[in-house]
Amino acid sequence: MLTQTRTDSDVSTAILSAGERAFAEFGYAGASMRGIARDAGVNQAMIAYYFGSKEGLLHAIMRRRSSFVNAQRDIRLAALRTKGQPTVDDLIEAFLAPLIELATDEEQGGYSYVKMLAVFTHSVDEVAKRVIAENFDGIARRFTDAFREIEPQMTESDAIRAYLLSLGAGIAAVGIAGRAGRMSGQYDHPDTAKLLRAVVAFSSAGVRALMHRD
Amino acid sequence: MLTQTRTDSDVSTAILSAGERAFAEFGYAGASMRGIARDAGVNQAMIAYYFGSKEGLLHAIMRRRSSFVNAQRDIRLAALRTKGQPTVDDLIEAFLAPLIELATDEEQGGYSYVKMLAVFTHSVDEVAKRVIAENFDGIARRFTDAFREIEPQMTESDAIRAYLLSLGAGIAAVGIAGRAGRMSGQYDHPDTAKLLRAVVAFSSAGVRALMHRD
DNA sequence: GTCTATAGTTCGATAGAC
DNA sequence: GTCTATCGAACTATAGAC
Repeated sequence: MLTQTRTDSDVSTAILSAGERAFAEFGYAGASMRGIARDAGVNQAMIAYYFGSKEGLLHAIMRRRSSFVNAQRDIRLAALRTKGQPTVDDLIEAFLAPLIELATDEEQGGYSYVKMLAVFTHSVDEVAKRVIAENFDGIARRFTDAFREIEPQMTESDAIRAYLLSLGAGIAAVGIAGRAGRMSGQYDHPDTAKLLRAVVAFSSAGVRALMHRD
Repeated sequence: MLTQTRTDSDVSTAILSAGERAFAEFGYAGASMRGIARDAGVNQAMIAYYFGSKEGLLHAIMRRRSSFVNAQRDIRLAALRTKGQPTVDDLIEAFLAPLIELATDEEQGGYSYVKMLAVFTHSVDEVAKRVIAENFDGIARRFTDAFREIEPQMTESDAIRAYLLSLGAGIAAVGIAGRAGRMSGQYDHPDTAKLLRAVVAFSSAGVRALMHRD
């Protein structure tokens, strides 16, 4: 059992973390196996040995994080349902909070993973789009269904639009620090948790506006 | 004068349009000069002859469209100011409507240009980020200033966040067709103008919620 | 202006020594 | 398990014929 225990100094874990950082900073196609290997302090052939290929590495990165994030979302969604009818704010917070918590956890590399998701979600790269769909279309569906349960007049298309617009604002928030800092030297960087609480308020109001229009 | 008149059949214009399509579909780094040349029906060396380099082509693409979009935004903003105090909805519509109109104009390639902007705005590519900043940070500043005029208690950082979250939702809307269609075969694709009217409602409500929080 | 051909890089993958 | 070395494929830029 001890040989199965992995710390951050293990080769494969170092590669996973370096891969997260590289994909977040350069995108899927833009990240290079050579650069990841250098960052992880190993040889490029080690990545092939542990993960087979660049895409194999990406799948391993996703396995390490997304099952945990999605499980937390489902737990929060189930908890809301036991307490009766959730509100729009409840649902959006249940969806975004696990991401907030992971993004705030900078030491463990969670921030890089969340940034990577933000980059991939709006990427044009086929591999990135496929990975996002494989890992998040299921949970997305469970939340769009929940929207429609509390607002039965919404069509499936309405719920998908509400979900994707909220997600778009959430992703903008994750990537916000960079552009905001470039736009103004005076920009006051809030911590991630505070910023994403603002997003929950922003998106909830937006979704309610879509529901009650016309 | 006649020799200056360009139609879509001109070589340089064909290259510009093919470049827009390629950058929108593959991103800046992912688009290839070979592919663009093939799509435009010319040789790869022609791109170098007319535009110097890949980055030169991108700058030419931006020159063709962004000055027009930003001029329309400034005209709308000035018109609002002559009529007294604009509302949040007014400002967001003034900013997004020129983009809506261009995106709706599929024949002239406006859709590809807007899609390209959406891709570049959340891109990690240094060239893409620089081009976005060069072309849009000025107009962004004029709109964040306008936010603060109607809501003086907002700090500059508040206004930047409101602007970037609204833009994030707007960009999500532009890219929405693809992911929504993949999420559900039942997705009912609204026309671009209708979709982006929904974004104005969504983002306006979101910004108002940020303004009146706590 | 238009074209072919290619120089010079960089990449992912992999063969094979140890 | 770890490493060096390299193959083959892509790319941008450009030289130079016509």
